[in-house]
Amino acid sequence: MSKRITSQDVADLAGVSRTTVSFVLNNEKRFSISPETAEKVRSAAKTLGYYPNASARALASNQTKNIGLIISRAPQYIATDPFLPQILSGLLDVLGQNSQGLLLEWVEPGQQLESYLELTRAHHIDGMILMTPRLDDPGMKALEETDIPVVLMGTIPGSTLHSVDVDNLAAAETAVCHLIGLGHTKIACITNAALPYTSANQRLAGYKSALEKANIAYDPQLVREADFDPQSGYTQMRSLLESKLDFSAVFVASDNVALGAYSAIREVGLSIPEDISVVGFDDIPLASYINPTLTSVAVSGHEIAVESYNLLTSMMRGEEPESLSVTLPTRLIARRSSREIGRSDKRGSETKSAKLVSCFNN
Amino acid sequence: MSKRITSQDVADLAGVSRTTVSFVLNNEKRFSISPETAEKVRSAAKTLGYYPNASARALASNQTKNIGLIISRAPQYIATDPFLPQILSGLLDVLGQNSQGLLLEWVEPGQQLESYLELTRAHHIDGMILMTPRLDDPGMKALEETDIPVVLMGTIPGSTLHSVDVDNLAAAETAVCHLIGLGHTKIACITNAALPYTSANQRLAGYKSALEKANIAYDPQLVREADFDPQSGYTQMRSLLESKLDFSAVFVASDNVALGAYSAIREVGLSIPEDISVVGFDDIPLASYINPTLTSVAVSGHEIAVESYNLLTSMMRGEEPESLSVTLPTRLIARRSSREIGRSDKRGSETKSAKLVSCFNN
DNA sequence: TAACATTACTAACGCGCGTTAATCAGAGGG
DNA sequence: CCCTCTGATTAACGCGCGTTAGTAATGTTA
Repeated sequence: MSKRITSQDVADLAGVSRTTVSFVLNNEKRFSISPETAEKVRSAAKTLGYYPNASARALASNQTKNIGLIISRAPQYIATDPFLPQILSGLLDVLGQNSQGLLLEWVEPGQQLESYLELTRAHHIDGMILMTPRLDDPGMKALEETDIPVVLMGTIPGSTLHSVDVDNLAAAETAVCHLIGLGHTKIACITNAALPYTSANQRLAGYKSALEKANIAYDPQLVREADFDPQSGYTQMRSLLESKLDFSAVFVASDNVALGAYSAIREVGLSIPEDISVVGFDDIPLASYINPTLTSVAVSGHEIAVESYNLLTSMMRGEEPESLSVTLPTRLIARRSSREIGRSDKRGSETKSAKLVSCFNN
Repeated sequence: MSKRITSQDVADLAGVSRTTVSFVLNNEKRFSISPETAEKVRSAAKTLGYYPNASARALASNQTKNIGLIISRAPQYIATDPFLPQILSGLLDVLGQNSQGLLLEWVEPGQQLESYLELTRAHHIDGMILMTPRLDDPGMKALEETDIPVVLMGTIPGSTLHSVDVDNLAAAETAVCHLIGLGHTKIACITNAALPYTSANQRLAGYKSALEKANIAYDPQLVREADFDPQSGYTQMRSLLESKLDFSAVFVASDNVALGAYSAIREVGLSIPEDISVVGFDDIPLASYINPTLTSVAVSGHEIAVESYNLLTSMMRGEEPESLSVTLPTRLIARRSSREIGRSDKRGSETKSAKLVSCFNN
């Protein structure tokens, strides 16, 4: 077990004090250091292979240089999430540029009460980003009252926490309007998650709103709640299909869930989009690779990650960000899984935009 | 800015010393504490909302309670990785049970030389797990010479580092044998990544080995290197198709890449498995949801994660694990994307196993 | 009653580093 | 020759906690 190399060792080798070492290695401009001494220190550090100890540094400076990404979801629901890597990729990208780290955590929905506070105090992070927040999360209010920098990836209506999100309601509305524009009037809906998750809630609201604007009656029987993964999408789609209810299209509020729906639809011998049009949400990379390619609402995970990071860092610097919440744009990407009702030729649906406009003007 | 609550505050409120507080909250059995005092301390901690500071604790105890997951890949290649969530899920699962944290990092291939050392010393981790190691990684040897607990998720032949992996070679061989068993003799191959990545290398070796055992000549022209994502799979498959080379099946060493291949095959008007049989690798959740369902080599990300964790923790406890490396089993899951050559009926390929045996006995 | 365990607790040091206040050498001005 | 001022460096404290060696009080035995 080789002895650990401390800044004292570097100081000894360079023939200076530990303070000087610290100043040099941290580029401390407030104190002047002669170029020669600086060089001596740097070369000593290099020959010794010195790396400052993160814990000691964090303790002394009260900064860990880490941020936490907290997922309020059990690990089993994380395993199949194709959107998560995009978020991680975006965060790792910006964090890497600033030599910061990313600490991943999850909290069990239902016992978040104390978790968050413990997380910041007891873990090695300067601030945190909360993924997939839930409306019924009691820890959320506790968080509002602390001075810990927090950014929500998502929205909690009425919360004073800063947040980054897409306009789930409007996006879902656009997606369903797209279907309506294609002539569909019997449209089912499978949510992306349980309704306490705000994104699920809002996307469902968007679905309802689109129906309302088109004067289509809302039928609760046509709505199912999925649970993040394809399996749940399969189950809920089967349930819809077996209900013998009449519908020609389905809005699935998550591409990952939509995959399961695809599979269920195929299994009963129906085809997409001839028998059922499908519109997803998230535009995960696979959306353009599955068959038929999936019409979906594009959400940029990278952008969400970067905006969250920016908001968080400005808070960590002590600034009060100008905007409480950032809303990012979405874009409906029409592909082959949705087409005009009744059509049987092979072409896609190019009349989309015109119809969409009419929907908005209704 | 409310003052931070320290163990001294708890001690004061409880009317005991800070040492006692530490003993109580850490369940220190070596020293006896009366139940009454313990209770006093605990309630004081609760009323104050005390959470021990992680950095201070880490500094004093020389344990951060975090492990690092290091990915040697640029963020852009992380974004579409459907296997990563499985690993994360598994790790978060076991880590959560032991109230440990997961620090995510990535290092740019090409400049890993110093990165690893810096990571452990300078970051807040007790040990690390390295994902997707590369043969040409100069940092690997540096790691071997340190006493930092490291576990490789993957294999570096000849390395003294502990590792967890599946037998990529044998698994790939099985996959290709499966195709050979179905009568295919012209079999193309698209790797999962560039060949310096050991998994890519070994899977390609398995492909070659299977051909050799079946006395099929190896044709380098039928091999393409992909790059983790569907896009690269698409590109390479297009390249194969446009080469006008003759082949009836393709072994794609990653399901994610295979998705791109699917798309390319469809695009030129061919169908799977009628014209081309496809076998993937990883058995990501989506494999059973795409059309046609994808024959693939099942690899349990959860199991890999758990085994890596176990190996790592035993090393962190100072034990020398009995086994240098753990090899986990894989299982070929035959689905609809592969079938006997020339068949045109709708049934799947039930004769697989018999053929497989003959392949192994050749 | 003295000698000795045993139990219950605490004083004090050190982990490695950031940072403030202080020191020191030398330059320049009177 | 003394004094001030600037530039270069350091002594020393504190971050919050784990932990060892030690003290004080209470039984326990001869």
